[in-house]
Amino acid sequence: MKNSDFVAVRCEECPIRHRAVCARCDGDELAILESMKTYKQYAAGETILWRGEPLDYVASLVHGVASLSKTMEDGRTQMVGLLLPSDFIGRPGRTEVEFDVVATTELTLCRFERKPFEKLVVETPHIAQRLMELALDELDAARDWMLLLGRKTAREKIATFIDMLAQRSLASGSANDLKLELPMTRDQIANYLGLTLETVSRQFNALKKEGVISLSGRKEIEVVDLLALRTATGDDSDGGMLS
Amino acid sequence: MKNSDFVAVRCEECPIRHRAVCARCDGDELAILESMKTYKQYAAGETILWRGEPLDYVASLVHGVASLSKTMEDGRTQMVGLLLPSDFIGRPGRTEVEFDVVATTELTLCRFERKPFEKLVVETPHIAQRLMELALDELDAARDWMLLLGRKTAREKIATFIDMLAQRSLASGSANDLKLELPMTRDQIANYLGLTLETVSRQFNALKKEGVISLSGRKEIEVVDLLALRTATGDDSDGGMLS
DNA sequence: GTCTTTTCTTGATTCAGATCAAGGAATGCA
DNA sequence: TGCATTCCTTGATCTGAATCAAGAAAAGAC
Repeated sequence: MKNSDFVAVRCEECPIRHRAVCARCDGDELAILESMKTYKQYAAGETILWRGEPLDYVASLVHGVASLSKTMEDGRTQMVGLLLPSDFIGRPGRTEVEFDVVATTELTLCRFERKPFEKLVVETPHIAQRLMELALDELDAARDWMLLLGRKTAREKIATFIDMLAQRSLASGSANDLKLELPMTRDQIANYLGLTLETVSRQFNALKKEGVISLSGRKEIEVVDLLALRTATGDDSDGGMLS
Repeated sequence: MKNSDFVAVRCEECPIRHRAVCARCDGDELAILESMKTYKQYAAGETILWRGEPLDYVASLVHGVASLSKTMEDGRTQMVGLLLPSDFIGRPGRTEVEFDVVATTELTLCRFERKPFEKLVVETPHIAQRLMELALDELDAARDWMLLLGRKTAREKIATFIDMLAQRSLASGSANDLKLELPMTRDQIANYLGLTLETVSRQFNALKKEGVISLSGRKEIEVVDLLALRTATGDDSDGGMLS
């Protein structure tokens, strides 16, 4: 499904119903959320929130990909998170964000006004618990990324990135095969991995030359040898164990 | 106060009473925690928890410093967090940790058995809310660290590290001056910053040579020129604004 | 369909920080 | 008080990835 095809759906039929902030909600709770929500679309490249901007809405990402990034005064930037469908933007008690939130692809948000939502959180433990889980998952992901940024080689970083996409593709079940679409440009991948775009390009092509992956077009990638890919990530020696 | 001097105290007199997981608790809630808690001491270098080990206790760090670290199969390690007094170990719904938790200095934990504590969390919104805040603070810190690991130079990393210690020293109020005690060896600092110990040593001595800091003994450091230090961190151009 | 822009690739060169190597200075222990 | 260990410094060299520099190949615009 292309994002532009997306139209508002009832919560029961929502693709992220069972993973988003509403995952634990029962029918009554869902009805309240249903009455509060509005959908909003963003084009690829559009900035959703600027760092320090006051947060009028919180939102779930319905589909598409967004990135969180920090920028230094001299222009160096580092992505500090990647938001995938079901991820949440906005935190209880926080009135602004610490980073820019940018639409990496075309995307759709399911938005709630912040103040009424926060009131709802206090009254609805199912939502508060789910928010906590989502925050802890992000914390785990951030820590894995710290290991990658601090200690992995360029090759390991690229392999880890591709493996992460492959994992998610397998998990979402939709994907039958190991053909993936890169949701970002080389430049954005470089910002995510703490590399330069040239190094990203070279490492992609090195893995291709070795027959680990194949590339066709700019954004199509196929994992040819998952075992070799896992080995190249530098992670656990059970690299061969397909999850 | 040296850690070894620490003796059990009543919660009302606890040094972390207003910042730890119990920060929002009222008298009755505090009484329950009081009845559940036990103190435990660890020596510097002792491992508190191994990665993957089941979590029988959760705990607040009363004083001392602990580190969270991840290790790759070939021995490369990266610290993914530093625990300071009032920080919390253990998360609702998590039965094990994803990293090793090691005592960096001698330290004291205020521990609670995990299961009864989790029951208490569900019944006590004051605790649940505070846990959420602590998790979000950690997430912010992790993201700042990602920028540091991915994009900062060795010099900027060292300056940021020293500045962080200085901030905390000023915040805790106790410290009158900008004399700090490094809580870690060069090797541990290197693991924290994604560097090698040689580079850490060189950068410390470079900043010393320039008159930004002064070093005496292994662990004593004094910030001589805070403005220059802030500039060297590479962060916001308002580096001079002493917060 | 042609022109323009953006994105990607590839090569040459440089450089920051890693690695290798050797001492020196604290610290702790007997 | 001496010995051993751990921790730190400093120098020499190496190297992985950054930077500099062209072009080529898509994608989009008109």
